[in-house]
Amino acid sequence: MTKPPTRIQKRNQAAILSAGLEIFSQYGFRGTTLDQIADAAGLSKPNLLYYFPSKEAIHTALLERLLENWLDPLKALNSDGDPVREIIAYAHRKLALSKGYPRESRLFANEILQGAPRIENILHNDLKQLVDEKAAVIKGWADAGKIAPVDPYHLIFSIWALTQHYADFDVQVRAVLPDSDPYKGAATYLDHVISRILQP
Amino acid sequence: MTKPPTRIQKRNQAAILSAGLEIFSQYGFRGTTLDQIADAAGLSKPNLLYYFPSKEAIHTALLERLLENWLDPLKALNSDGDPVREIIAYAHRKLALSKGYPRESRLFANEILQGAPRIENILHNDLKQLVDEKAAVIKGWADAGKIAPVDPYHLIFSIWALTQHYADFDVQVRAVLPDSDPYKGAATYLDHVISRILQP
DNA sequence: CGTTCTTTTGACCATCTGGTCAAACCAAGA
DNA sequence: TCTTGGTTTGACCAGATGGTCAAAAGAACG
Repeated sequence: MTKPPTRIQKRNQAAILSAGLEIFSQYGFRGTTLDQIADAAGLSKPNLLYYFPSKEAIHTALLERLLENWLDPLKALNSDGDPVREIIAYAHRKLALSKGYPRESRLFANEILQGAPRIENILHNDLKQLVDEKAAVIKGWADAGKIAPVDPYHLIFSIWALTQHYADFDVQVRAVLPDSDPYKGAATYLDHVISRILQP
Repeated sequence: MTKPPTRIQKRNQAAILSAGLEIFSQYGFRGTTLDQIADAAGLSKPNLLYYFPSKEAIHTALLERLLENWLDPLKALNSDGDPVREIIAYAHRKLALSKGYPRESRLFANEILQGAPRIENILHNDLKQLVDEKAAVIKGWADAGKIAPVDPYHLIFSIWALTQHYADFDVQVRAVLPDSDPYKGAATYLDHVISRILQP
């Protein structure tokens, strides 16, 4: 019998999650303080704790929301489609995620860097199962000669690395790149890389 | 007139830096406590502060030590060498760095994720200058038709991403990979990827 | 307007954290 | 052995931090 959230609850919970994402993704869990989040959300600290019972709860909520969509791009890889097209499309979905949700990407990166204490089981279960499944599909394509005979696991890692790099190492990319929008050149380059990798 | 460090100073400073690297690389600057470092180094907290004046000082020392070698692999890229060989060799040097110094890689990743507050100027000066120089070399090779016409900046980013991923996302890689040593397959795959990217 | 339920806040607390300091301890050379 | 200078520590401190609570202030609705 949970009551539907009020207008104010919706607004404030959204503000807290948005603020939490901003801060957690930059400073990590331990590096973030409730005061920082409260400030960014425009609330007092006790008011913030009226909506979420603890710092941990905010972080958990953010991770859960992130993981809901994090695996979608890979899930959508279709074993019946054209191999090269499918994998390129996957890489582009991942790049779009980095571009559209860089803070989520950094939140995830922070979690992994710290040893993934809160999502280790998800990595070992959901993620591993999904990757195993799709790796098998890719291996099938390779065995059939439809793509180059590459290790499917490392292929997937390389797509993760190539795309998430632009979100996670944003500061470095922008420090080095003369161009103002890294993602423009990134998409073109990604096309080149993946199609070259896969050419039988 | 600085005195040479005593035997005990050498031992303890090394222990502190090693412990600091271990903890900082996992929890980031703010997520790390002096007690954690002191514990890991086998010293009391005041004793630790006898050797380094502050938490900041330990972190700075580690970053400086790291940066001393961080750019070497790229510096060694020789404009007179064989283009494809040179770039592949560079990628392998980077991969070796990830394998041999994963904690340093994660320390760097943490710093970048947090917006690089302590090394922003180095990124904008030393790093940018070096990358600009080597990107020009690579562009020359591309223009001469010796390698495929790729954007040299994104090529360099992709080498960083592909190699550092194995150190920074180690937990995730090991959660997914059936194999026990990710670096074995990684080297082979890296060879494949870079040579395919560069084929004119 | 009055009642009820939600929302907000100021004051407060225990614990953690970076850092200090004087005093004790110890290594090593004269 | 004594002295000197480097080393270690227990006790301590101020400020930060996660979290609590009772009471005040606002919505919502008849």
